[in-house]
Amino acid sequence: MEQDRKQEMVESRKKVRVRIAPSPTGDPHVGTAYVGLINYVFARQRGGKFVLRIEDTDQLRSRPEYEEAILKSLRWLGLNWDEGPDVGGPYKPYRQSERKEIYQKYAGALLKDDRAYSCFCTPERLNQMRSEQISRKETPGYDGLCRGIGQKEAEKRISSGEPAVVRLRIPRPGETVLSDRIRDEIRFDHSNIDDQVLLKSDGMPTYHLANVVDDHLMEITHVIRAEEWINSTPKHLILYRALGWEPPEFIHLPLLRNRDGSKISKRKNPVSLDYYREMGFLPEAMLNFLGMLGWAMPDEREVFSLEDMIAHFSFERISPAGPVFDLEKLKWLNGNYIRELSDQELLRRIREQVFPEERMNSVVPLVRERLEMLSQYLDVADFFFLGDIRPDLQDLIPKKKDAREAADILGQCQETLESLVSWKTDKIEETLRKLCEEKGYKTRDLFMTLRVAVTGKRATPPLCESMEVVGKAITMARIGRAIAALESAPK
RNA sequence: GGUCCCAUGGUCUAGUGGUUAGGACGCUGGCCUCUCAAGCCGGUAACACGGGUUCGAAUCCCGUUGGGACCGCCA
Repeated sequence: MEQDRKQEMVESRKKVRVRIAPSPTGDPHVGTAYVGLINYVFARQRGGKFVLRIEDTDQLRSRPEYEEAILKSLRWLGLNWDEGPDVGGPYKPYRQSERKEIYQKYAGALLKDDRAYSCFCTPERLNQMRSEQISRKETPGYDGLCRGIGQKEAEKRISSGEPAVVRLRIPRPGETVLSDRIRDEIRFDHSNIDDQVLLKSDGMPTYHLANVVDDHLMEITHVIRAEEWINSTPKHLILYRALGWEPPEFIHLPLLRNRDGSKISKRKNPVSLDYYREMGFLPEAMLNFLGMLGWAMPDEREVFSLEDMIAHFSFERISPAGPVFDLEKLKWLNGNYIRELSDQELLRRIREQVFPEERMNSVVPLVRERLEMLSQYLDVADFFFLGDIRPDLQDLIPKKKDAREAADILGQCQETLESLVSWKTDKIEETLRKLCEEKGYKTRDLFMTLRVAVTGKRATPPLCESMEVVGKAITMARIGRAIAALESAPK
């Protein structure tokens, strides 16, 4: 109590700065929205700043398309940031790939102080080491082979062109204590902490380095992130110490879960924010729902606005157990919000979310030659605007095949389409044709099964064009539902 | 396997040593009603287990069990 009061005093003196740091390596995720919401609410409550930083240090997987989609989704939800790659700010740039030199500078300083060391182990060696450790039932971790290489020798090897990474030298023996607002003290013995790679051989920092350097430089006061980071926090704390910096406060939020209790994932739940927008969930309902996961209003009100949340939020009321993301309750809440809308406003929302101008324009050329009367429009084009469709099970199964095979085909489609970065007709078609070739499916079988799964019909405008307009999120959800239907089909 | 986190109905939660353990979603019975939805009234169902501490534990401590996360030149 006394402690809390002191904490409050210190915090009120220092202006609060929090951040959300999504990685543009996939579709906009509900988890990002959840963490974003808590950060946003806390910042607004304290009159602080909410920063958006893009963590795109993974050159292999980061995509500008994803960054754009993430920004769009967060904006849709109304989680507006004060500083970010698009709006700028006093601590720019806010995209880590543009801050490469900064990290290199600090990695160099760490090296010089012997707080870090160069490591020349090849990925092959590391992989082999890891699998040996696992087969011996040991904890996988770096074996420290390069830990003893002197700075002189390391420099020589580097200048001769040998690829190297920089690893953090974890002081051993030792112990690091993390004070987490939601879970109290967590202690870590250094013997269990790995010598983490800080700088990759491509010169990019890993998350661990970039995150610590940026949070310090951007004067972040509270790192509010998901629970999955708890185990790497001691590394971050050690890094702060090694750099001579005061660490921010850490608050680890519970992880959103699937029905079975595992971390929320796209195989078991719709996780794309695009899905929720396109299915017609209202942003205020989404926020309200996310707000009641792990947190409750002091008076237990279930329906509350962002403003209500800002007025009453506190970390003390966050329960540390991971909540299941329950679509049923979201739907109920969404219905509540819909009923509160005026007719005019509801119409506006329907136009915006189910009949957006862009989509209407894309549908017309696809259906025009299939119309004899305008009144047939909805009959032909229904699936562009529906959320869930109910395909006939028999239609899903190609001639002379069974449910099992149809499910397999759709499973393959699901897997390969999921990884598509650019959801465009030609990319979709190319992917599907390649899949037919590789797996030996008849083009006809695959396209018909997929057509029925995605549109609910046997006769439609060209499939790939249609899929583009339906959108990735809804398409993927429909494929998933069709697979589930096939799998639970009576034999 | 190691480290760490967690534990109130199927789900989201209230509860901070003394309550008939409350609310919400879902499911369900009824009312209303041309139907459905909404709304209203009712029902179903929980403190994982075992030890302590205490006059008294859902609440505090320990253990067990169960669940989860992390263990990458991903974030």
